[in-house]
Amino acid sequence: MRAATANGKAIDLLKALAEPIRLEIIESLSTGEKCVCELMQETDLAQSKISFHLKVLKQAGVITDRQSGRWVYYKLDVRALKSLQNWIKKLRKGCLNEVSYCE
Amino acid sequence: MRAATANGKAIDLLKALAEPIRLEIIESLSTGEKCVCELMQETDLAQSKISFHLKVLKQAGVITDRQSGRWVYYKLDVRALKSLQNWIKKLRKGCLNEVSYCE
DNA sequence: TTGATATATCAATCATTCTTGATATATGCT
DNA sequence: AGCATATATCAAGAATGATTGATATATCAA
Repeated sequence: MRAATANGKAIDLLKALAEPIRLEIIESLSTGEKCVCELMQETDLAQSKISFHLKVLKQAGVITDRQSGRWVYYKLDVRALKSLQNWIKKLRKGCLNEVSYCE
Repeated sequence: MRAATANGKAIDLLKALAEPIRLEIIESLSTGEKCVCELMQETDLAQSKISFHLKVLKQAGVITDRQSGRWVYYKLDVRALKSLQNWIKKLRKGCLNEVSYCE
């Protein structure tokens, strides 16, 4: 699934975001850290389903997790979104592959 | 496949970009309008494959086409990228669903 | 220690997307 | 008209991704 280009990271991020359930999770996390059980309540989705999507998001680097007792808390990593935002900007300006200064 | 939320358009855009071949096409188009035959030469991919991906990109609104004689020219629509960039910014700032002013 | 709760993982199934090769359509040239 | 070129579309198969229900693991509380 990993692309062999320098855009690989961006592709993983795009893929991770391009799914309704994952987007719902992301939006929920944008208001702050949540444990899986809270996400379950909010979204009314099966636990294994949520875990599955959390894993995809984590692997793409959009979220991070931390365990506390029985709970695992997930949190948005806004830096990933910021870097994706930047990547899109470069793409748009046609300077993704350029060595030269962009813009 | 269409999401029932206001994010549907963004999801389509994300999906369209989240694929190596399509990204290659997009990058190629970022230097200017090209016909399918030029894209074929540049990328060394089968014609039907390129047409398939062009269709996905067009449906997502990232590219537009125009016919001229036997050739069909495709062109990036940077406005789509700009609006995606904006959408990510909002997502990052947690104000995607807010009625209120963002930031 | 036993039981309950939180989460992760797995295997099977199902769904979606991609690829391939073939064929169709339209345009222009001779 | 007949042929060549450019592109689109289609059907079948391959690959990838998502869902489901079941089970495993870890933590806490009694």
